[in-house]
Amino acid sequence: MKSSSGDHRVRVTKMMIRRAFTELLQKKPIQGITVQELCKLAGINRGTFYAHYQDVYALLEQIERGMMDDFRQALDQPDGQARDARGSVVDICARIFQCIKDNSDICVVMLGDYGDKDFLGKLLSIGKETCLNAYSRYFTDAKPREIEYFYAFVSSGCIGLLRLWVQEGMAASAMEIAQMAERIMLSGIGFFDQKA
Amino acid sequence: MKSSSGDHRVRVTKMMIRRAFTELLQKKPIQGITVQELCKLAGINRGTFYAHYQDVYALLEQIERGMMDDFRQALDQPDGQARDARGSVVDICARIFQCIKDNSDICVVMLGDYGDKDFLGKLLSIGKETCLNAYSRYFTDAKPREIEYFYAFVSSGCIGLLRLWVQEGMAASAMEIAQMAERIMLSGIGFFDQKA
DNA sequence: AAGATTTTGAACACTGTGTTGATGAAGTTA
DNA sequence: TAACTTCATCAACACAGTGTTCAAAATCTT
Repeated sequence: MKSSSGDHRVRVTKMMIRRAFTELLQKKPIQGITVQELCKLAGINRGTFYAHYQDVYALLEQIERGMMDDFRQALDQPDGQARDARGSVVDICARIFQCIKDNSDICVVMLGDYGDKDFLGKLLSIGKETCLNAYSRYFTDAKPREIEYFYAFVSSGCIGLLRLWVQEGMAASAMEIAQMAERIMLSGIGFFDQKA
Repeated sequence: MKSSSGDHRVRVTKMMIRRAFTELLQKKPIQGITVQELCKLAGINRGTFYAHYQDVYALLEQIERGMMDDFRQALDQPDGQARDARGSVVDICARIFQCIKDNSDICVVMLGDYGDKDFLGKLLSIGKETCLNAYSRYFTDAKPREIEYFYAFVSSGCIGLLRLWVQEGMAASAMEIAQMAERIMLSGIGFFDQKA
């Protein structure tokens, strides 16, 4: 077998690094994290770190890439029924939000004070094509440029919603948040008129 | 007069630093910018830099703080007429967007590949109280929690819109973008139904 | 012109980087 | 089990950048 994934030692080492990294990332921004302290906290040799990563930024990138793969997998599941664009958009949102809750450990760090605030943006951009297709399928006479702007607004808006959600400890269920996002996306400020 | 603002030398020095800094920030992330190269490009002594800033991060923070003050000033102007919440929200948006266009040099860098993506978020949070007041004045029976979530969505959505706007070279006018934001905020996906 | 303030240039100790080579430990294959 | 391969460790190294200091030169203020 190849050396990449089969060796127990490598996996253990990477786990230690990852655990120490996320721990440090809760206390300080990545620019303040040195390879030295990371390795000391992880209990591994500094040279070992350099055998796997170029620097702490490459480490972060690799972690992010891993979660993105999970996302793609979640999105690739064929939507159950999705009768129209609205249904499929909400479907996609709920799936994404659930995925975030499943990976809450990383997401909390990323959305925290010292995380990569643009990380969720990268994630949601994965769903961009899927959503744009859904929109253009439904709004056949909308200009592509307007759809782009709408998606820019809405995807970014979801990130803001998610950030607040995480700040509140993810108390609400993923479905609740997805429905809140749905109502805002569908009705805008009319959101408030829907309450009885 | 105090030494802070009256001395020509200080202002020139800070201008050189700022110019060099934004120039570097177009090519690489802030973590990759050293005080050395910054000073070399600015044509000043390294010691002089440390006389004014602790490090490059403090420099960035100071630049951001300066623009935030401009923002506060722009927001403090009493709204012309603002008949209702909708009018005042749009009014606020247009004012903010104009401010961004006025400071486009910095904003382009901030929204670019290596800028502080959260910068605009900090800016818009300044308008938070103003907007929340406008909302709650209009939607007297809405729950505070829902208003918070709505604002989280909408403010973040505006950032996404602005980012796309900047990416396209700010070709459209600030008013155009503000109106686009308005329509999305008011009607959500119904945005597309408004076209004739 | 006199005095205060700022910039400069050089030096300094110091922290962290990224790499190397030898050694032992752990995994893999025959 | 034995032979082989891969990986982690440790110490050492040159190097880049940091943050500070000081005397001297330049510039501003009055």
